[in-house]
Amino acid sequence: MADFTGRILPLLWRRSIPARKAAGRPPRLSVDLVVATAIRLADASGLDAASMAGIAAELSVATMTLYTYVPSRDDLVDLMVDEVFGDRGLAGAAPVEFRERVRFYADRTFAMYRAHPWLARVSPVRPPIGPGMLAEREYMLATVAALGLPIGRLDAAALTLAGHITAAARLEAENTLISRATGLTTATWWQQRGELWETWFDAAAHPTMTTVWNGGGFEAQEQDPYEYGLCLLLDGIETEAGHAVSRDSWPRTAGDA
Amino acid sequence: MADFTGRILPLLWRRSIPARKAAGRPPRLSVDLVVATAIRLADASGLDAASMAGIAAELSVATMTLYTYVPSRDDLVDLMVDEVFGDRGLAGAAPVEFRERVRFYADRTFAMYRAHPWLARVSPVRPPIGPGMLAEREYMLATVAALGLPIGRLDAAALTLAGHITAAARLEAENTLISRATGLTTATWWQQRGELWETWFDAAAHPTMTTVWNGGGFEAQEQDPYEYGLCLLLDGIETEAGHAVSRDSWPRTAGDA
DNA sequence: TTCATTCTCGTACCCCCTACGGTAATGGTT
DNA sequence: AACCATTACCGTAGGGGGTACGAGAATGAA
Repeated sequence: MADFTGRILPLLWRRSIPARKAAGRPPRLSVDLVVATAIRLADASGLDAASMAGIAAELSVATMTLYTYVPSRDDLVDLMVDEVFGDRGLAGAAPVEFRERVRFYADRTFAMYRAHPWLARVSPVRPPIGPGMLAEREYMLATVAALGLPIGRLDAAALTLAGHITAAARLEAENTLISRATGLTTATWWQQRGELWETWFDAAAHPTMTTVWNGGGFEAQEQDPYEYGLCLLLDGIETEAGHAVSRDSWPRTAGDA
Repeated sequence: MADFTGRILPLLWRRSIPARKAAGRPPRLSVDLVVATAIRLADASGLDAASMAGIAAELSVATMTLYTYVPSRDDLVDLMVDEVFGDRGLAGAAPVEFRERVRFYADRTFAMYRAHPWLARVSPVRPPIGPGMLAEREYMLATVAALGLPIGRLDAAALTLAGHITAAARLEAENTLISRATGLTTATWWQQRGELWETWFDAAAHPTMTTVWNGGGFEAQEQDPYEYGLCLLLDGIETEAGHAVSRDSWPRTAGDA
């Protein structure tokens, strides 16, 4: 299993490799088992809990044993990410109509980030180029391609939509992570900073905030920024594609992002 | 200077505290000096380089000395963040017209993330409630308030715009960080994964990607998702406010996000 | 039986944050 | 001048982390 010299691709695509020759001492674990265990630990106790030592202990194995299956912790995280990306299930049965496909994507994505909030702690750039990540790209490209957009705009449109949805899901997940780590709800956290307004806040320097505050503008939020923004983006892309547009209401998907 | 029991607020607002009584041994450093040094290290070598040991060494002081000025590393990062937030200069002279104000905000924000890319590694939720962060909120609220939006929608509109711009700036900064850390450009990184297409990619499972690829859709990007999305959001918000809208082109601000 | 092959993992090194408690330096008071 | 409350300084130690190295154990094949 060893002898990976900075080569993560064969690990990401390991399920496409057909056979396996038996030679030498048989392994006690498998890449899949290590990755699954890491995901389970991260889901339960955060990405930090999925340390090499933690995973090894969970598997009743010495820490260094894991390096037989995985080149490094960073690569393991890549494997974890592509695994949950694939589990989102965008490759199977899916809606056909444009908005339904987008909604399906959003629902699955929010569900993924809720089940695996540690994803919000993994860098969104240069993601693992594995089957899970490619399935996502294929799905979103197919979604906007069905609208009849010119080929030069497909990628931008797909990235815009996926980016907006993902950003909202990540924000919600990050919120969950911090609430868990601190044991404080956002409301409690604000209460702890209550003295801000009495002691430190300078109303004269923040006239608009003061006005909004006094008018109750911070409490009665009429719109969710995520839904509002998504609506605008969908309308714009459909218009771009020359379809008739009706700005119907977008069903709720996000919790409190 | 000691005796902060989880009280970060007085540190964030330390410049609002007028006098300082002299008693006991005089300090060699100051909070401002510690924060400035940490920012300098993080700018030059990443957030990890701004470790307590690293900062102390830079100041020719023992590591534990820093804890006289700052309760913990996390609080120090909060201080760093609010410092650069304030340095953005949104509190001073600024444009008056709506779109110019938004552009001003975007320019300053991208400049901030380019000067301090480590910001992208700091959680965007529950930010430090200091003068720098409040100045930003005041600026964006004043910007959308001038449009005449109802008070219940001001916060959502401000958050939508700020969120879109910030997300793009963070993505660009994260890109910079990874390029620095790995010493690889994104192009080189893709080259390393060139074998993906020959060895692992299954064209039959990704028909749309294959079509777009063969049509050159991944190379000739006609639009920047950031600019495109921002345009749509601005149009929508202005429409909401009942203004006349002309979808004029939004000047380039982002680099390659 | 021997051997190449492969997996297992103890040790060691370097990095991080920070609790604790002792020590040094000051201004004010006696 | 001596003393003291106050504040700053920091050495030590303990608990995390990732992983390079190399010796030992288990297997199938020759």
